Amino acid sequence: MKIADLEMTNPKLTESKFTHNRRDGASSMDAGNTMNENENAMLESSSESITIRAYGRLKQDIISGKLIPSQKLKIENLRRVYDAGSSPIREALSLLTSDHLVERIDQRGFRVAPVSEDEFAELLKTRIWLESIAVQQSILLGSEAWEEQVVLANYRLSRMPRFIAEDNTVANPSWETAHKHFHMTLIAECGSSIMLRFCNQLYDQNIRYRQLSAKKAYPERDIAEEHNAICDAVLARDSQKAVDLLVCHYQNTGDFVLKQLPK
Amino acid sequence: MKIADLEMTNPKLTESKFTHNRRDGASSMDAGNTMNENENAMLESSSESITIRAYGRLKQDIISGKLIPSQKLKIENLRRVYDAGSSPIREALSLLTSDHLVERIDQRGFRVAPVSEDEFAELLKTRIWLESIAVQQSILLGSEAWEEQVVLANYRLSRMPRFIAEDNTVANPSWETAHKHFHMTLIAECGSSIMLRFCNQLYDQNIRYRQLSAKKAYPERDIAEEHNAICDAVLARDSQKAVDLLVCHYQNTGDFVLKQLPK
DNA sequence: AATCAAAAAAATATCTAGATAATTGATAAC
DNA sequence: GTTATCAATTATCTAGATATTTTTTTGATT
Repeated sequence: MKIADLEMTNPKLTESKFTHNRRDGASSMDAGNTMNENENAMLESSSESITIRAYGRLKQDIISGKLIPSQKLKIENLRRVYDAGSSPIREALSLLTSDHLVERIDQRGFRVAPVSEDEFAELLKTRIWLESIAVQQSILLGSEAWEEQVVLANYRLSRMPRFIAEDNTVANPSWETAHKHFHMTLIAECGSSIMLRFCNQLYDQNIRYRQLSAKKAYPERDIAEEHNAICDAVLARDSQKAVDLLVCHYQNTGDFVLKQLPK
Repeated sequence: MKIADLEMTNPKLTESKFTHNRRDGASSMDAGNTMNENENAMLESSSESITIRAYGRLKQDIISGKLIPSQKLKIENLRRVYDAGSSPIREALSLLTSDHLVERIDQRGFRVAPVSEDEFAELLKTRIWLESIAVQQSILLGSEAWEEQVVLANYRLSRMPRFIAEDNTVANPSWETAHKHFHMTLIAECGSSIMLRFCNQLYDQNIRYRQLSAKKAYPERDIAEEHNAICDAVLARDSQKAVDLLVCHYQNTGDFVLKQLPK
C-alpha cells in the first residue's frame, strides 16, 4: 500500500471541525479544575472516551501530588484504580508525556515524572524568560477587550478565598483555577499560541511543585496586592514595570517553594 | 485499592536509569536522521519496541512531508503500512501529539497536524524569541568545551554538501542533521533543558515547513557564510551581534519558506 | 424534482482480554 | 564477589468485540 492511499476518503476536511490537539471538549485551562466525575458526566454525558477520562484523572492525581514523583506506574495497578483496560491507560500515559508529568522508558514502562531542586530552578527560570516576553508582547499588542479581561480575571481572583480551612492549610481549588486564569490572561494576547501552550505547560508543572512543598505555613506575603500591582502596570501599559513585578512575584513564590521542597 | 499501593515494589528507582522522556536509546537530535531500518537494527538489534519503531517512522514521514498536513490518519491503514497492531500505532500517534506533529480528536481519531501561514509565522516568531534568549544565556554561561563544540559543529556543517543532486533539488539529509546540530549546539549551554526541549520541538516543526515549501529553487544566499558569522560572534561572546545575526538568518529563511508555501 | 430529517448501514475509533516478549530479581555455579 | 541461569513479574502486542461517528438511504414535505 502506498502512503498516498492512507487517506482514501475525505480528501478535504472541514477546517472548522478541528483545532490543535484537543483532548476533550474543555479548554486547556483545565489543570486546576475542580469538577468531579459527576459534574463532568452531567456536562458531557457519556461522550468522553475512557482514555480521556483516565488522562484527566491521572493528570489531576499527578499535579495534586497524590501520585508521588518517580513512582513507577504499573499498568496492571492503574487498570484497577482507574477502571480501564491497558490500552486506554497506556494511551493516557503517553499523552501525559507531552505535559512532562509522566516519563516513558521504552520496554520499561512509565513513571511519574521525577522532581528535583535543579528542575524546579530551571522551571522557574524558563517561566520567567517566557512569560516576560509574553507579557511584554501582550502589553504591546493587547486589545481593549484584553485589558477588560485582565481586570475581570484579577477581580475574580481577588474575591476568591485562598484557603478553605481556617488555619490556611487547605488550598482552595477554585483559587488555583482563578490564579492560573489570571496569569494566563496577562499573556493571552502575546500573539503566539505556541508560546501560550509552553507557558500553560510550565504553569502546570509548577503547580505540582507547589503542591508538593509543605502543605502548611503558606507565605505571609500579600499576594492579592502583588496581583493588583501587576494588573495596574499592565493596564498602564508599563512594560518594564509589569515584567519586574511579575518576575518578583514568581521569584518570591519560587524561593518559598524551594525552601519547603522535601529534600 | 489505594493509590499508595500502586507502587508495591521498587520504592526507590536508581536515578541513573532514567532520564526525562526517553523514547528510545537515541538522542533527541534524531529528527533529521537518515538511518534506515537495517542500520537501525544493526545498532539496536531487536531491542526497540514496535511502538517506538512506528513512532520514529511516522515522525520521519510527517516531517519529510510524505504524510500530508491535515491528512486523516486511519488506524486500519497505518496498521498495514507500518506493520503493527492498533495499540502500538495509537500509542505512537499519542506520542507524536507532544511534538505537535499529530493532532488527536477524541472519538474521531488522529490526523497529521495542519499547517498554515499563520502558524508558520508564529513558529518563526516564537523560535526567534526563545533562541535569542537561549543563545544569549549560552554566551553568558558557556564553557570553553562548549566553544569548541560550536566550532566543531560549524566545521562539520561546512564540509557537508547541502544537496545531493547537481541541480540543487534534493536536500542532503546529513546536511539537515548537521544543521540542526549546529543550531542546537549554539544554545546548548543556556542552562535550561526545558528551553532546549522547546527549541528542539520548534526546530522539527520548522523543518516540516521547509520540506513542504517548494523542493526546488533554494535560496541563493551564502548560508555557510551566515553560519560562520554567527559562529564568530558567539566565540567573541558578542551577545548582541550573535542574536542579530541569528534572527536575520531565521528571518531570511522564514521569508523564503513562506513565499514558497503552497497557499 | 428538490430539500430536509430520520433511520439504517457502513466505516472507523476505541476498548477488552488474553498471548507474547522483555525485564527484573532470585538462585546457583564459578 | 561475579557471572550465568531460571522464575516471576511486568510491559507490550495482537485479535477480535463494542461503541461512536460518518455516510447512505429512505421517506415525507414543499
